[in-house]
Amino acid sequence: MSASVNRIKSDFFQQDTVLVAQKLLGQYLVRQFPDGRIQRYRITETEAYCGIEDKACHTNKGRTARTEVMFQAGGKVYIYLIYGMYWMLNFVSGKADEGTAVLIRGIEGFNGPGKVGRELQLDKSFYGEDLETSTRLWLEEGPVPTQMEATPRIGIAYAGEPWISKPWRFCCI
DNA sequence: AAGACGATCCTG
DNA sequence: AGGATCGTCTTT
Repeated sequence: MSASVNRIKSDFFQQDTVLVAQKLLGQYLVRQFPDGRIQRYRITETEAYCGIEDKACHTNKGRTARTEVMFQAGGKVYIYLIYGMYWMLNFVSGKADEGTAVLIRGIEGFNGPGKVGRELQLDKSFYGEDLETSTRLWLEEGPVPTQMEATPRIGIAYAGEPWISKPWRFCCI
């Protein structure tokens, strides 16, 4: 019952993006809702978006208002609305100016990035949230999963080869 | 100013 | 297979 919790700090996110995506599996994504309720969800599925060279990565199109936070050092939230309906939760990774991030595609009980955003009641106000200091969204160390698998990423056919084939989606088995 | 479209999900 | 639904980026 230590009062200080094993919150994951910024330096964790500032590692190589693929490594961060892998190591996020099994960790607790913690949300404090507006009513004060705190809920912990283990991360079950992630995808690495590897910077300006990666045609599937949003920073490939350049530095814009939307992608600005992705060019900061790892440890911030990158969130955006897709299909007018779903908030996609990402954690900025790597060093400043790399333009990399990890998409959270699944948490225990909720598979699919749209469902993650909905369950956690996320919105644009989380853009740029600092995961090391936030009181409403952060990560805590969880048990390392026994097995994981790597597959190509979902929904990025437009990116073409070789990006479409990179095994940068990671799931707990 | 207008148009195109997306790292999705649900229904039929 | 197709519709929901809107912010962002591109084109005019």
